[in-house]
Amino acid sequence: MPRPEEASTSKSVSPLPEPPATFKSLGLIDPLLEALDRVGYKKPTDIQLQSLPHALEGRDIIGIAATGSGKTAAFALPILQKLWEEPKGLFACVLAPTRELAYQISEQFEALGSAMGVRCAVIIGGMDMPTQQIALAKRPHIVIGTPGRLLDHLETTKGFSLRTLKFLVLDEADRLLNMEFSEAIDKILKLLPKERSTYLFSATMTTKVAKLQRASLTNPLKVEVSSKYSTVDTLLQYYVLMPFIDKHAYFIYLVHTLAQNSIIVFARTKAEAQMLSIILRILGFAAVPIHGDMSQSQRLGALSKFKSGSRKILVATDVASRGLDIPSVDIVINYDVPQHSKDYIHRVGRTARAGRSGKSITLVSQYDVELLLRIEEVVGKKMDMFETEAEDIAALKERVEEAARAAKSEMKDADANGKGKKRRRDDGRGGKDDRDRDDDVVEAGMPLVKKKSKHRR
DNA sequence: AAAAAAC
Repeated sequence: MPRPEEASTSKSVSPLPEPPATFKSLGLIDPLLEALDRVGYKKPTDIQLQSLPHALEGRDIIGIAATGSGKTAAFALPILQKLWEEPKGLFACVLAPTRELAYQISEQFEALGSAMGVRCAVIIGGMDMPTQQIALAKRPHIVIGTPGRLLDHLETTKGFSLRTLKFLVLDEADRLLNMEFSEAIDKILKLLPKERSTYLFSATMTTKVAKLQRASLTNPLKVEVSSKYSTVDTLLQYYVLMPFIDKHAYFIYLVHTLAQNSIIVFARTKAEAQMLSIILRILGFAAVPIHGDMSQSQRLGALSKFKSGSRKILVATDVASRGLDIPSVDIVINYDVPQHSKDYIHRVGRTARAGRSGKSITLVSQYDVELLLRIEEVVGKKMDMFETEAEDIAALKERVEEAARAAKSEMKDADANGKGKKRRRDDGRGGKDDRDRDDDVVEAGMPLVKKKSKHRR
């Protein structure tokens, strides 16, 4: 594979000021300009500005830009433009590492392609297989999906192939090119025409040529508008140093103090996300979990409750760390310090998107200090200490511990129950849509934590 | 490293 050529984008070679570019001056066609107007996109972001001209020329592109900087439109716009010029067959395939992200990308394509009648099919696991087969039979222009289920269709759904494909996009490409996905990705790639354009996009792209090679790019152009591991300037990043055994109390203190905000909490494991969500519910906070042990309908339900604001707190595993665009998110709390700096960057990138402000707060115990320092080094920014009130935390401790015990036994019960009964079918192959089964999503109930009379800060 | 991803 040829080495990616670098586009001139870093600050050291900043071009002289030119008249501000518009979507129109980039040569986009009217139906797209119309849609951009309707969606409210005023002017191109850096990544769109830098990659669009080359994409329209037909180059393969490796796009690297910070979280929330408009990467989806950067690849959707050239694809839609080319589709308009030469509409034939299944035109483009976009792969994403999570189901929710695939769904969100399709919404973007539909919004931007609304004036040209574009048809999209979302092909993800956990959803009804026959329904997807019908969607594919309707000859969509663009298929957006997760690798496993897409491959399943390629192998089993009659009449479905990607032989006419003109574009392949790997969104969150560094993730998709990791080992976990390699088998499915390799198989899919073998079924694609060699003659096509390929786009790889992420905020944290590995430059390992060996990895990129798998995507079989042709003379790709690397468009890098932010350094590989940067966070945006509108994001204020804090840490809280606390003893490990008081983690729950500090966590609840933070949530309580910030209760007016829309918050995403990230936990390391599925069980922990579930547990925190239950603790929050017991203490009266409107929280909802999202992780891979939930059914797809529960996951979608959780997301929509959080998006609509009916739940102010989303407790997630890294299933929600990449790509999801929820404009209302004010604060990201890392209940755990991510082991990998990349994960940190994606997690905190759920807030402060598209120029908006946002905060992140990372809980740091005596065991996590090294990890935090490494993240600061990679991100190139020192975090500030988030002020806490020891007195307030001490006052919470007993109630929080009691809630944690109750949550633990609740989870044990649920586990025993689950083992006794027949395991839920959630492969979408049963023929029945599971959208209405919403039973064990954690619901918030009780009133808020007892208000303390004096409340400094 | 765990989570995610097809089942």
